[in-house]
Amino acid sequence: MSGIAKYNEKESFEDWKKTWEIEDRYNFRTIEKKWQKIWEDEKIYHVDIDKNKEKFYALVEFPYPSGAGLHVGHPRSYTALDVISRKKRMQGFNVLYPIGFDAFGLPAENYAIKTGIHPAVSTKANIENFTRQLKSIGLSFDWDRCISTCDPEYYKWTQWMFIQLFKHNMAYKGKMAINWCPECKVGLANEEVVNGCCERCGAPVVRKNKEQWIVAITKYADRLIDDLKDLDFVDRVKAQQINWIGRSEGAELDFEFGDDKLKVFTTRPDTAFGVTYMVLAPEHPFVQKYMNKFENPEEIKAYVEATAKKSELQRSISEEKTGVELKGIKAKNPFNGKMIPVFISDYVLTGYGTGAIMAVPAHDQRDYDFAKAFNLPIIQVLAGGDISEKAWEEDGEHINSEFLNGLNKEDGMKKAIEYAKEHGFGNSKVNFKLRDWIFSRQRYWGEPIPMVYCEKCGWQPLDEKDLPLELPYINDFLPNDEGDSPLAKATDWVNTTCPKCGGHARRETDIMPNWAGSSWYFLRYCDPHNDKEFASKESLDYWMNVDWYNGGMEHTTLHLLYSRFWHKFLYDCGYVNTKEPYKRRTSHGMILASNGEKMSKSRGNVINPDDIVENYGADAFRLYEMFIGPFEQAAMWSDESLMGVYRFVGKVYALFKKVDADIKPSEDDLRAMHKCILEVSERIDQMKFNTAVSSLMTYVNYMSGLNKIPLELYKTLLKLLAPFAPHLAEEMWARCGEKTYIVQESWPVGDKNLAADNTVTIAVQICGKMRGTIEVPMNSANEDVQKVALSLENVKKQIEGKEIRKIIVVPNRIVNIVA
RNA sequence: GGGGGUGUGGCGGAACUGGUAGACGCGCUAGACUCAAAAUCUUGUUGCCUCAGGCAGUGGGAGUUCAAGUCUCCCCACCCCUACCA
Repeated sequence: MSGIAKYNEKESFEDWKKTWEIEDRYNFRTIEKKWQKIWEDEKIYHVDIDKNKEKFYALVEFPYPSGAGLHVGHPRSYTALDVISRKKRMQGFNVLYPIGFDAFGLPAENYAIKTGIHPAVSTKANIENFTRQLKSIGLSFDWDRCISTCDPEYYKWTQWMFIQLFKHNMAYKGKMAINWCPECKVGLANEEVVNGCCERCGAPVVRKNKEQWIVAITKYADRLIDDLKDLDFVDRVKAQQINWIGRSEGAELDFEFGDDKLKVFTTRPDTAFGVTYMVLAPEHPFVQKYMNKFENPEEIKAYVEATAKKSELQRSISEEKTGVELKGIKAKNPFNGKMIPVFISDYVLTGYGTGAIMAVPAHDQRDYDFAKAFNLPIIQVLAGGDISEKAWEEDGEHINSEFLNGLNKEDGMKKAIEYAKEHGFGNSKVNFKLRDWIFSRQRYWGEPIPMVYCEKCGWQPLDEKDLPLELPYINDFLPNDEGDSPLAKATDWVNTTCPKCGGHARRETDIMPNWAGSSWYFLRYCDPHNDKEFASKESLDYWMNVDWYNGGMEHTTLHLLYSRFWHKFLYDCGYVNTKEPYKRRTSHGMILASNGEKMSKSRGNVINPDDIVENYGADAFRLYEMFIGPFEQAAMWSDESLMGVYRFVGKVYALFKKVDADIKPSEDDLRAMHKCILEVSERIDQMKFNTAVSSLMTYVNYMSGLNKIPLELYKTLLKLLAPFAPHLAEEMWARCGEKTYIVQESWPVGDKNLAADNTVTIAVQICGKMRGTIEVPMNSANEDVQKVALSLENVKKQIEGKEIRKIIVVPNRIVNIVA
């Protein structure tokens, strides 16, 4: 007798049928809780390595446990992969479907500043609440593998990995102008700056120079692009990553400037004969170096200062081109020896290329605008367009360009670079928009960076045996105006000894960004309790790669790129055996309020999953999340539509009354059943969950029309329904007298022959216009179909007196009579 | 400026490699049950007309085809991402 027997309230199908008179409505509240407890007690979703079975690793982005609780958007992704996981299990796969919490982050800390409640306390409470909510919707996670990034047993390995980055010269300390949020008093990565404002609080971001830990992600830029080729990611994710990395090929050229070579990056070295001036970013080192040689230092200094005060936003929205000429020193164009003026302007950015450009106003609109504002010459070097109006940015034959004249773009580029190489003033060069990853945060609630600074030995990593370096418990989380981390106040913790020489040293007081913990969490799921390694080789060999990873589009350029990079680094070090972490990446659309707006506390239009589960049940909630619309597109929440699937749950329950164990399914019954099996199977695989649910509805509607429902038909429905509505399916499965868990049953296999119709309705068209339909046996000969079509009264009437020129018959589809 | 996407009834949305446009659900209509309501079940539901039929119809306009929501070209509208990236 299987373990389930002790939970069965009734022995058999017949016993259950007798109870029907007493309860005629589905009591989802009791029944869902009952099965959730049984599944949990019996560890039905616990999974271990089983080399006799093929593995399947399904992954969803683990949530940040915010105080607001679960959003109805979370279950869209979680239910989708739950459906897929459940189907895969029924198909015999050994499925790993884990969950955890990305538990470090700013909101908990900001909340602490406001209320005095320590982040460790609020985070713990939030995780408990999230756990309760996730369990209430019956997701088949293996809870024994639940992890949290703020757990020292977890972040020990995040710290360990940082040390590996440091040891491989992938992490370095550098003084960089960083994005600084004056409101949060924290440095931000480019990715956290939205429209020049802080992603968290919305305050305008300014530039600030600070010593930062920086991770050299740009060393992987090429591979991050190239390796996308072999991955099954949706196209828009690939496009967005490629765009973000922003690879551009061109040349680096040296222009003489004072005693130096002024380096510029350009994608169009072939337009060098059109250069009429140059521009440096105001932060360019030459500006300070030559300050005492310029004729107008006061003017220059004033401009540099003004730029520094500007926020990213102000700098990017200014329509007018501003700048100051560096009077007294001119640059020499190496191609033609011409002396040209040099300016500083804030339209040239210090972070990209060399922070200096050669300006070709005839063929670049920004340079054109600047040249017009400062009355600079504009020399056309590409034929075409009217440069008295605007810059000509299209292609054209080279003119006014000496040895490049007559060449097209491609040949011009080649020849220009060749020339620069020969004369020793330049070479081809690839540049990326992607910058190195600024890894320091002047905050409290994050992983301490396991580094100490010794006057004698410089920056030293902690000895690995001293990990984890635990976050000290402090109560004052306010950073100061200089931007020193709150940890700087914990002097006992800061003062330590150097791991190398044993002398006095100070700990790093900055913490890691919240993207650190999420960069490798999928590896920890493989072996979450290992205290010797981040995961055993055996577990990684068995479970990796992630077969299917679903998440939001908003993580495409942040988390997804970081974790791919992180994984590649571990691969290069030999710690993981796959060069990419995820085989397949899909993306779900957002769930919006009924008016199409984003759900947010401030708008007061948030739907709480708890209310839905309480009032309609977990199964109805799950079904609705799947039925709401095309999975990859945004969808609007509608309480009315939710009623539709709620009724559907009731119908499935009510059908049981008509189920009969003694009758055999008819040919029509089997046809409806096999159609449904084929459709649901295919549509789950294609993530067309909305139409998968409608197939189930069609099948249920068919059964509603029967006086008696053969048991086999009903049991097949339950199996197909099990991934979507597992509680209902499990309950009715038991009532059918079954002594197994339906979630462990095998997935039905559809038969195309049994699903095929005997007859088809074929449309009859005359000159492409529908004039009627005929019913003929499936796969009838074309001549027979033609004959029937021509015998239609309406057809006769229409073609009377006309000559039939052609008749097109598409088997089982259409007859088109051209007259 | 660059990249990606969307446009179909009153609404959310279906439609495989071009082949009966509107599956499924919501809403609405009429009916059954009820003292009544809710719930449930049954019926109809793209619009228009001279209604056993016909005409129009998938953002707009051209085109290819026996046949276009689907393919090609040109417009329009909206959404998302990104942005002075040389």
